[in-house]
Amino acid sequence: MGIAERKEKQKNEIRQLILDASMKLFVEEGFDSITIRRIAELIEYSPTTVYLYFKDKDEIFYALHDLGFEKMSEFNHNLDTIQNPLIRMHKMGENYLRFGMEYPEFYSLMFIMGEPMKKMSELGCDWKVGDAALGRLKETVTDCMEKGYLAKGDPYQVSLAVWSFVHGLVSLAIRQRLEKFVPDEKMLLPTMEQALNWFMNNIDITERKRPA
Amino acid sequence: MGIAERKEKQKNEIRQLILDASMKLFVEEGFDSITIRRIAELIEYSPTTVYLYFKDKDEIFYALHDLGFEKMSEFNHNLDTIQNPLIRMHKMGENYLRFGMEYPEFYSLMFIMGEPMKKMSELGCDWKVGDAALGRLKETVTDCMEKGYLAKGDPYQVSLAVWSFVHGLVSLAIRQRLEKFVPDEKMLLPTMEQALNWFMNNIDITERKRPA
DNA sequence: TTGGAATATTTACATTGTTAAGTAAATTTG
DNA sequence: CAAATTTACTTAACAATGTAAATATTCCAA
Repeated sequence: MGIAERKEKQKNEIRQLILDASMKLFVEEGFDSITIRRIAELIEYSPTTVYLYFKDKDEIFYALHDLGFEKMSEFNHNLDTIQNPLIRMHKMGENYLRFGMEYPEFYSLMFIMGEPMKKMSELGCDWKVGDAALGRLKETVTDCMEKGYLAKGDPYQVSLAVWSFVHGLVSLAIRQRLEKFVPDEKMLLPTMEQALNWFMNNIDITERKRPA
Repeated sequence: MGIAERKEKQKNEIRQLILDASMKLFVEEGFDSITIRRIAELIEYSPTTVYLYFKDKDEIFYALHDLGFEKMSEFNHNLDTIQNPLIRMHKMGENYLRFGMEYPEFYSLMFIMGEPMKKMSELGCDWKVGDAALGRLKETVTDCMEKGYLAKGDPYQVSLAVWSFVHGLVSLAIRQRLEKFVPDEKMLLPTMEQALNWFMNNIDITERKRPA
């Protein structure tokens, strides 16, 4: 079936073309600039051709959302060498903040916008990429508990808390809710990192053993 | 100037009519159902009449966003009688979670969507409602520090952290990012409250003074 | 009464996602 | 190889949207 195979490959090539074009619009001109017509223009096909490769616009969003998770995992390559689980977790949080601030559009798609999730629940799927990411956090949290850095408890519960915290910071920041709070844009990420430090200090129980 | 006054009043009446219609659509059919044409239909005017009272759609969103803050402050009436600042802060957090889960559309407008903020920065305004709400949190945080419940430090910094935490919970929940994590929808709010408990326990330094 | 301001509507435009119908080329089939 | 069919794509069109310009109506003061 060499022919069917080549066909398949070509189909995927155009799919990729569409995604590349969407990405380009996404990154260079922001979210609202992704229109079927502009995508078509970029890939030099007619608008309706896009629908031969994606059922609707939301399906494109979902694909981009997936790409976002790939990009985020690149940010986490620096975790492998860190032995101390609490420091690893801290670094993980910093990476998360940095990713969100550097790629706010991706972040929106991954963690804020409704469209990708709607598409996903249509397909009966279960947000594999998101759960995988959360799974890595859970491992680290478990490790922290075993080694006595965090109070023993439900690692899921604690993972949810940690995730919520950093997500809260990023999503408030990229949706302009901290502008009055942190007027100087350059101070945004540092302020968020400081908040993370405070948080990590508070949940670390090793400190409590030291006398005041 | 009795006449000009009545005129003014009538103008405001129609403005109010428009906002009421928007609210109705908002609450009963969700965000995307707010269209100028449907608003016009409800108030029995032509679509373009709406533009005599609001410059554009975003200005309506901004007004609704303001109403959301009013509604949220209703949720906080139960705080007045609480003496202990840490418990007050805890309750404040619970109220925040409950408000977000009960009025997700309002919450989106207030803390997630870009439109109201865009309109605001056009007007050179400074998110008074948001800052006021954060101000009340800051007071409580300061109170907690003075009374020895929280480690002394920058109250703004800590307020940001607390706010980010609860915002993270709510925004993940209402944007369907916790569905796999908490499959049973009824467990959503309880799980979030549990996370808040964990958080409050961790930042409360009075506990540290007790021996393990 | 009349002229002008305030208020409202009609018409229109550009943009959007998406569907239906049509076409030309490639492929399969007899 | 010729006919039939499938594939890949385009053209045309629809319905909904936000919004602007032109037009009509209402209303009050001179």
